[in-house]
Amino acid sequence: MTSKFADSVWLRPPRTRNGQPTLSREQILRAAMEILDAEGPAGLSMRRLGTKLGSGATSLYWHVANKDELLELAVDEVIGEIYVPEPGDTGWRVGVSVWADGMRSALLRHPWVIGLLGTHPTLGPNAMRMGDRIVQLLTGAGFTGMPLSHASALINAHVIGAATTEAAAQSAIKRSGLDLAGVAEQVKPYVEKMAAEHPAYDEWRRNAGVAGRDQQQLLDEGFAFGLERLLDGLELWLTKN
Amino acid sequence: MTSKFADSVWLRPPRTRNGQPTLSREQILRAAMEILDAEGPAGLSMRRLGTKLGSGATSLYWHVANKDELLELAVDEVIGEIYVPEPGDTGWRVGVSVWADGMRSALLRHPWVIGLLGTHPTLGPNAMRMGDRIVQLLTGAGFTGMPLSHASALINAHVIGAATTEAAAQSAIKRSGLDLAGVAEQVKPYVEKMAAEHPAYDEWRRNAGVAGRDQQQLLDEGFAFGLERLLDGLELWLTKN
DNA sequence: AGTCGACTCGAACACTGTGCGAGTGGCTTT
DNA sequence: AAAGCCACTCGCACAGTGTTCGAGTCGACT
Repeated sequence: MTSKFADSVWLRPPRTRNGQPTLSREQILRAAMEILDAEGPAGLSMRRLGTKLGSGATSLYWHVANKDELLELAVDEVIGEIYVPEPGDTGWRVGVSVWADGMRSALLRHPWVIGLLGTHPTLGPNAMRMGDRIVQLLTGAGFTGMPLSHASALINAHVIGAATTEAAAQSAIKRSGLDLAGVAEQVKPYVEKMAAEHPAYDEWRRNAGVAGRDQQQLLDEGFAFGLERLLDGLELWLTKN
Repeated sequence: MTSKFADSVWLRPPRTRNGQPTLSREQILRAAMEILDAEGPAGLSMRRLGTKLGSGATSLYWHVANKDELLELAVDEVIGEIYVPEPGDTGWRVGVSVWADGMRSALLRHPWVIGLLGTHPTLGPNAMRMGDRIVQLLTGAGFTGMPLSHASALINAHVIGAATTEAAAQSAIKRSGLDLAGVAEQVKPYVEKMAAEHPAYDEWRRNAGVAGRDQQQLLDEGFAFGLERLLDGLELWLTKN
């Protein structure tokens, strides 16, 4: 309780200096991310991580204060995978789209990040670097001051929100061990019962013809559609102000 | 592993029938949500929940299969707090705004939900009811088929994404035990170091004048700004198709 | 009176994050 | 060469976790 930010990871240099001490922050992070990617946060325990690195579990606490802190570092690592184009290379809409697409796929490559985003603000160096790039991009587009910040938050929110929904579906499929068609079949009686009680939803469901289509493609289309509307909205605002 | 959806909570009636058996699903849920609201998911353990209800910890397993399942139920409960206006009461933009605002505040009232949204798809009765209402609202606005679905996903994503960021800030403040100004002071040396390395970000920071302002109001404005852009984008699409 | 089924619960298992203090080995200083 | 220090590793122990199992209770029906 009442932890000073002065103790935060980002202010403390990684502990290592001379001859390779068989364990380093980077190494720990890499191993942790492998486990997280493969089995989600439930699969990551300090003891397991230790044995995976061929060392005692408690040795890790020399390099990292906490499990929480380890996760914070891992989140920033994922953010480091996101590419934000420089302004001027293309129009700003393309630049933002590249950023958004890249961020979406980074989050879906490492879905465990999504559940962590709401627990700590992301302040690591990679996050800051990304923020800097975004300011450049949006400044180039003509934004300044608070609207710039709001625009950036808007795009961020879209990516995070979309990835959240997609990750949920992804994880349900993974957990069930079936493919998507199999899950759909399992869920069928339930959604039909629900559809019977909710006529508007039922009506839409019958018309939309969502059944036969490739689900991944549907998700991709939905994300792109949303991003396009959002960029339209921002562009409209730019021309009016 | 490979759990059939047929076993899902939503297909199993709550276990209780005759004389009040001192424990019921509703009661358990209420108590669990109180703990979650007060201390987050880390504070919720089956044993604690049991003693809070004046019963043994393992008694809970008669009414609920899992801790996971309990959380799934709790999430749907929160979704039940979200009000979606009927179409026709007002213009669709207002209707959507009321829904979005209500959903945002529900998520921030129960921030632990946010971290769970990415782990299971939300299929509870309240979620379905909300989905039905949204279809009505957007049908009234002129959407059909896949675009309707995409529009709904877009708004959803915006709310979830924005709430994620806000919850992160909120939790950092709560954990530190300081008020926002205090946290800002703690972080100051760090962001200044970062600003020094990231000129574009630094430039923006100096111009935007974010320092003095009420942070909560800033977040509210940002959310409203984003929602407005997003509705503009959707409206534009409607007029063009 | 007897049986059944709904419901409760204590003991136990395997596992978690983490504090503590002891240990190790190489570099620097005397 | 001896002494000391310091980066680093790690085993033990503690308090707690989710969950299974089998035994137990108590009211309602036959």
